[in-house]
Amino acid sequence: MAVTMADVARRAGTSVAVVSYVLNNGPRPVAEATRARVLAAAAELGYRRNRVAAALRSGSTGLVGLVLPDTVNPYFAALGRQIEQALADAGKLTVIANSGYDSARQSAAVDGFLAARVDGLIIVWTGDSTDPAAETPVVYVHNRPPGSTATVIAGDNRAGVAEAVAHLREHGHERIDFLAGETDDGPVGERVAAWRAAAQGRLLRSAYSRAAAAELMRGLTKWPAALLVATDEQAIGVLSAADAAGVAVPGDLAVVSCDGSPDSEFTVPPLTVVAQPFAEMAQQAVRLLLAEPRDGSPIAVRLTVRRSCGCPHRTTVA
Amino acid sequence: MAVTMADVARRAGTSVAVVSYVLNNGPRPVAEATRARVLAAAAELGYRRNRVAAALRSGSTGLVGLVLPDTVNPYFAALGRQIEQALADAGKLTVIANSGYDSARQSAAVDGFLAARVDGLIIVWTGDSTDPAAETPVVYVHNRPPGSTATVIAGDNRAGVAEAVAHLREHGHERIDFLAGETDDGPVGERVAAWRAAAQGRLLRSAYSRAAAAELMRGLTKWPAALLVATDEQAIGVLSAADAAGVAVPGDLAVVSCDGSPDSEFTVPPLTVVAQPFAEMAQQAVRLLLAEPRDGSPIAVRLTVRRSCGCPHRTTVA
DNA sequence: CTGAAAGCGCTTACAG
DNA sequence: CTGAAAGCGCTTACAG
Repeated sequence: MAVTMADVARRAGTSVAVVSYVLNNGPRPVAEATRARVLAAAAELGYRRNRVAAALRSGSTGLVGLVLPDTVNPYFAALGRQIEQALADAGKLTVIANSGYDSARQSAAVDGFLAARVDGLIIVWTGDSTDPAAETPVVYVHNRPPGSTATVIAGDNRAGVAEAVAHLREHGHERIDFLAGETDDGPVGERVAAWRAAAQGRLLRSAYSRAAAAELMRGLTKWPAALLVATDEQAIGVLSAADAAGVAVPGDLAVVSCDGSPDSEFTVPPLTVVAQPFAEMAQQAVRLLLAEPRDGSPIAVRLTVRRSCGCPHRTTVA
Repeated sequence: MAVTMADVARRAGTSVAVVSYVLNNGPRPVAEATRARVLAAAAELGYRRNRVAAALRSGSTGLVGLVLPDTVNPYFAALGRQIEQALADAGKLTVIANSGYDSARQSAAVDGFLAARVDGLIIVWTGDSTDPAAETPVVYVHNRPPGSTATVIAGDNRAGVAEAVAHLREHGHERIDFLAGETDDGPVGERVAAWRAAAQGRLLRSAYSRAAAAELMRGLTKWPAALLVATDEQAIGVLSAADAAGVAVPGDLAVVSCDGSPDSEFTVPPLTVVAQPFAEMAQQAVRLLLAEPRDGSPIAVRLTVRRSCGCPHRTTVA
């Protein structure tokens, strides 16, 4: 049996109430001598607070549920790590689940989290199903359920895509194709719209996987000279397919991608990207979830110029 | 206030004990008519079991803690997703933490998990600190604490590396350098030893990041003609540095890596790898943790031949 | 400043 | 087959 507060109280010659006051720094004051005895007793016994019991009584588990479509996708991997970090800084533990872009799995994950009585949910929503009307605070990142009017933590994609289009233009490209996802939901939809508004070119579609993007490119009868890709995951597939087909990047094909995950810096060639500010997105999501004051301004995205667009040297443009 | 078993019992005209028996399918039998009333009442009220209360009483939270050095590293990302999946299949929720290769952060994560009373821990151990002697089942994957004799779930690295060396030999390489981590702990140490036993060449070292590996290569006065790399994360950095330096892979530099993460299939050029069986590792780890019968045989690793070694076409060798 | 006690929502002997 | 009740280990009014 694990050591309980009762054990600590007995050893310190006081009550469990006082032990709780000491260990929680409140809500009642404790005499210094008593405090010292309690701390000593707790240390001697190797006491560790049972958060399950504390949660049942206090109503807060210290757990936050995080639902991501696919933690292997470098965009979600980067986002997930930042969120886990921000949550840990706030004293919360992160319970994670992959939805695999599947509504049923997503809903099973949310159910499990609610049964576990998480203090909140951070979700990159997937699919057509609507808001779960959870009895728990929810913050959506990147994408929210259709019809929802909740705040979505996401970068300013319109500005970023417009900048990317302008940059490819400077390289002399008149026509710029766009590789989107299979539907126009959420931020990728915004990216598509921003591209449509600024450029001429084909709209290509593939699932959000490198394999699917590579296969799509492989099947093209005519490759574009310039391509804007919705996600790094797909862009990595494009680079792979180009290499296999003997299409030189950026010589024959200029590529700009829209995530700016850590992976994008080390592709061959390095990807020019519209970089999402992962750390800031994570912090804003966590602040919003914990109802702390939060900067309400849209999150700026920035073009990071590397080699895949045709620029000779790596430089960063603010 | 959320709906409780007492609410369901009231509505069904029975006791909370019976509600519990119905919802848990035991441990006592319940008449069919009563069962139907309870189920109907639960559905009507939208009852959702409070797992916190159940955990306090039953002693099992349904939570498993997973500590990984870095979830952005493709090897750990792939492993983590498989483990989360295997745990979900077993009805467990995964609480995740990144140690960032830091002992203090690792130990803070373990403490947090123990306070949350997780049912078990799955850890890719990092650092020199020794076993935490936890009051919870622990399974180590990939690496265990120094001095520990616990089972480690890991692929058969010796055989895999020997095979990789043999393959590079067939490509005519006499000297084969090895890019290891900064120390020779765990599986990477095994990989180093297996390489030492089979090949002549320099031992290179970098931290487990693509940036560190790229920087190391950049600083080399003489590049190797053949390089075995301990991890995909580093191999991706090597490919990046080679591209930047105008070193052709596989023409000037043949590369074989040792993880076989999903990422390795889409690098430029595609990496020939000693592939770790992620799904199998995850399943064995979960089985071992939950004390289910488990195949005790070592986990086979296999050479997956792609382009970075010098082979003309992609083929898979069993 | 300190302590006895209620109660969070379950599970599970125990009694009927 | 069913129900009243104890108890998991905390937190927190309440009383002293």
